[in-house]
Amino acid sequence: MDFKDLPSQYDHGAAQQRWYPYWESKGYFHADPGAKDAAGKPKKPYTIVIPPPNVTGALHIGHALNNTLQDILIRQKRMQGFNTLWMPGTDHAGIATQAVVERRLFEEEKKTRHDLDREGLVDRIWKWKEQYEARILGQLKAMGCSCDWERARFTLDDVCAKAVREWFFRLFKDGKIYRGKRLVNWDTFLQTAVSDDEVFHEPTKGHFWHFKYPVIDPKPGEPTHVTIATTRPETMLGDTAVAVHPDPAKALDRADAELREKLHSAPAKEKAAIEAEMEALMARRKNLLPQLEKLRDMALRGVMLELPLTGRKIPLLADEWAKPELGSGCVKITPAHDANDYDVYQRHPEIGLINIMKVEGLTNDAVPEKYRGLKMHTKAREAVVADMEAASLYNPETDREDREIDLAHSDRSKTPIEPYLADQWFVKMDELAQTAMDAVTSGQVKITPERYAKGYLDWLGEKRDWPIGRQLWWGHRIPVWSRHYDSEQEYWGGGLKTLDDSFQDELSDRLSSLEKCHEPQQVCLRYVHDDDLTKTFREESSAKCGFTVFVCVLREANEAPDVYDHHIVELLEKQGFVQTDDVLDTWFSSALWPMSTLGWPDETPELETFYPTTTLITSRDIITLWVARMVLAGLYNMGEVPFHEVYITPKILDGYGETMSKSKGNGVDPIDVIEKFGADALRFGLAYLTTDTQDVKLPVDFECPHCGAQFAQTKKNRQLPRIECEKCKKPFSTQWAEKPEDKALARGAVVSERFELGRNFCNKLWNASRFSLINLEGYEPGAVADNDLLIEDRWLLSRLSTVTEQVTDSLAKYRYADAARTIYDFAWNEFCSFYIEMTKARFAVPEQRTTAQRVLAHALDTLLRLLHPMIPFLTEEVWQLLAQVAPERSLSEPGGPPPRSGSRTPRLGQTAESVCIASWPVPDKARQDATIEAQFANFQAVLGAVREIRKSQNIPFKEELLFSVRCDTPTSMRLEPMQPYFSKMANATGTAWGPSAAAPHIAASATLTGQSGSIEVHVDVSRFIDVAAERKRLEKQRDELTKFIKSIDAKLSNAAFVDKAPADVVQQQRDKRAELAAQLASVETALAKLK
RNA sequence: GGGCGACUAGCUCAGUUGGUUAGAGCGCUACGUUCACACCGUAGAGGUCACAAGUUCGAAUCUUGUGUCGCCCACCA
Repeated sequence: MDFKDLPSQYDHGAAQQRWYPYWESKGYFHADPGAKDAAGKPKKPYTIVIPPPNVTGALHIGHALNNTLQDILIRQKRMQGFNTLWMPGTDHAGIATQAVVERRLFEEEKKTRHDLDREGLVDRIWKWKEQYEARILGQLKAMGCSCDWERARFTLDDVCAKAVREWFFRLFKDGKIYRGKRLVNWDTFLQTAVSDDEVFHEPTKGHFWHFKYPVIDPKPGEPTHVTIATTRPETMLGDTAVAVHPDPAKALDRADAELREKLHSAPAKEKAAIEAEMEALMARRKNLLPQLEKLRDMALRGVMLELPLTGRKIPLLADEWAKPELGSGCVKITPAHDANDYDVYQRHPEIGLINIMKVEGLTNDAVPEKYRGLKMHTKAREAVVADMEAASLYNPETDREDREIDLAHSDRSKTPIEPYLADQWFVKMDELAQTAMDAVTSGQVKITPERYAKGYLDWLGEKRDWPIGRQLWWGHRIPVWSRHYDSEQEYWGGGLKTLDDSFQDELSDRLSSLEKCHEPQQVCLRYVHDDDLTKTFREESSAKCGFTVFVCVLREANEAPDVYDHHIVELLEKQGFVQTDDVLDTWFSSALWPMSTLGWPDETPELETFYPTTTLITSRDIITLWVARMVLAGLYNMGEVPFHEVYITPKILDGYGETMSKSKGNGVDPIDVIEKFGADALRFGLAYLTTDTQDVKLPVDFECPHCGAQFAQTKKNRQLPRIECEKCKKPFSTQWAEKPEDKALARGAVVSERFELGRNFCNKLWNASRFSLINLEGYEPGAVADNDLLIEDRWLLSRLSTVTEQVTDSLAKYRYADAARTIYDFAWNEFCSFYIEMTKARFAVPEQRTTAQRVLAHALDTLLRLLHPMIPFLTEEVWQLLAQVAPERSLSEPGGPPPRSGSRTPRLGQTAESVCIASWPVPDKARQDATIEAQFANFQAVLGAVREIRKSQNIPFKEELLFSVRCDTPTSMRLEPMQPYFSKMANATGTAWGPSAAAPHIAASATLTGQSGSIEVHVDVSRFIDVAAERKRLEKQRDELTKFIKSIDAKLSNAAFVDKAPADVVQQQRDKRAELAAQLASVETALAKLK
């Protein structure tokens, strides 16, 4: 093709459409476990598993960042010859996805999940999943991600399900899984427990109510009432005690001591507040202490209180949870609805506990009839408060304070959380957590940036048991069937007398033999005495003395159905066993991701080759939830960590420094950016801002679909369904558009001008490539003799080698921004601004043309390979065009000896069919040459001086300038041959070079520092002289130089500096001073001449 | 309350073990369409590196304190 016809703007859309399908069709992304290198040896594996995006919704810019960084490494490693696997997939995200679908179901059809039943709802969610998974995969492909799509997994598919079963079974068998009653965060809308991580706190206006509870039969002089305070009055219906501190005096002492301690180390401005607090404490000691001690004594005596509205008697209890320094010093205890109270209850089980709430958040039958069936925090609350007032135990005038309450909300349904006592499945974390901690402290798993290791270790160090059950329908159902037996006899029909240690084995044997169910290793039984299971439920269960049998089933059907043609489950169900309704926490399946995707528990070649994976790239907010759990799951199941390195990506914030989120409306869809700027620009822009600092603000703009104007997204406009363009005033729709009239409007994209950097860079590269292609016409491959290389060639090759080294090194350290900046600066400021500019002159000289072409082709080739991981599409586009004109490009002879000793420049004939699989550049150390670089710097400096003088004298470019250069002979011998470049790049002609070069009569001059003495540049300005302007320029220079010299003199005259600083630093200063002095002298001379 | 991080040019950010007069992109000013590129080129203006004290011959860089902001964790009768 004629390269002159290439457009002068890079068409990113066309390149994307052209090359992604090509790569896929060639199978470049597919990893074969048995892949061999050219020498027939197995290739070294390099594996990344994608953090599986939730199928909740589309990907946002944070995902784009995360996946770009992964793809950069993957593409680089692929080029480096590794057997590279990027394992893709998606996460079913149990609660999040179900919540989204349920909410939509309710909004659109006014139905709840109970109107559909389990199967119906799950069916709906699968449909949702299909839709969003397709969208997500499309987004990843649009970004250019080179995942091995043939292996894509979903955390709820059969392969993952098998792994989940296996792990659960192993844990169960190992005694690491148990069920118990716990207070959970209850989402009354979704009717499930949610984990602490799925709860957010929101400041809400609320009240602090003070209630009086009557004391039963107080002795004379004793209080007749105790006062308690609460923010949740309705829970009083479930009170089973009121607590007072067992030693209030001591507790006050301690509080006082703590305050003193704090006062001591507190900053001045806080001292006053602390002192006030201490005073309040003193007052309290005086006014309240005697009373509290009396109450304490009463508690010890066993005094009972009357719980108003219920008629129940509840004990006054001595427990340390009651803080004498707070409130009235007494606290109501509602064990079934408050975590701290539950702890109190566990210390004093005799007080019992009363659950007063149904799963849907309404009061249940445990409360007096008049309060039943009321919504806890609204109707029930009103009723309780009203009746307390009626009973004169509460006075709204004096006993109610306004207060901001940090109210817990479910992140999924956005409704308030009710603490609720429920059966819950747990994994014991003590040992598991320890293994995951050891993996990081021993360095088996390295976290980058290092500071994130602290959070990981702190979190695991708490070794809190992991609640794994969710009362949902979307997820892996817990594979446990259970049945309760009231007595041993009931189960054994009187055949077995005792439950001893061998119970489990016998039970297992019995079940298998009785029911002809072999493969007992697929079934695990455990029994739990009522006593253990319901220790916390004494009131309800004290009469019982039976036990519950839990059966964990590894596989539901026998694997050889022709022999054992029946289901274990059927057998169990025949026996009256029922499967647990709960599904597993999503993280339970995500924890297995590096294994399950490779086929575990089967011993697949993939698992053999690619496990452990190499690097994990993820965001910091799931270091604990996901990373830690993958480590412990990997160690538990495989005996090996799942990955050796973890890189934590930066977090992208909006222009206000706020987290981006769908609900705020400040999110960015990567597709918008790709459409406007191109995938390459998106990727390069993201890599460019991935620094160690980790937080990055991305101001967000709307783009008007009508006129293309961009204007800032603000806190005000980001929530609107329609926006009026600031420029053309036409309205457009946003992600919030719901009404038909809004939706009908053209949608405005949300982008950020920060991707202009990447787009401009791509365009620059495109045009540099275009120039190269055009000028490579007639290219002939072949070796270049060192003698034919000009200074600029050697300079470029030296720089290219250094840059290759730096980029490789930066990527190895996850210093993406360094890599991006290095190559940006090189490509733009060195390759384009100098090398290409200089070759222009050489193409006009026939005897220089061939060498220039060969070096140019080689340099472009190397640059494309270095850039490919960051900007895959553009580099492929150019790579393919380059192959048309220069199919073989290198500086060495095919099969011949390397052109320089030690040189590792690839030989001719090795050009790959795609840059995807081209070899990653290796720095050619023999080309690195500091002398050449310094010489080249002289040229750049002289050029700069001429340009500066031209500008300061306002001489238009089209006016040719004459100049002379006075310098030593070696320098002049190097500079003089550069004459064509001065002409081309500055429209200036050197008239004299060397030690005796005379300055023109009327000249503007500059003195530069060369390697061997100074270089004086004198530009003939006789035709243009603007004396005033020149004086101004020189005076400015004189002032700067004087200032500089003064600052150096100050250092050198400081004896301490001369004595203590390293000799080379001192010498450097002396040399510098000498240079500056010479420059100053010549400026003074020039100034004197102008007078 | 505990932990982590940030504060550098109008904006967004680099600045790796302390050592030239602190850099880039965008924006701004002036000039320029010379045939790779106006998504461009050339030149320029613009910074008491949040503040204070300390260590050091020397501090954007190390220490301590202060201020502002952000994130994570815990807790809030």
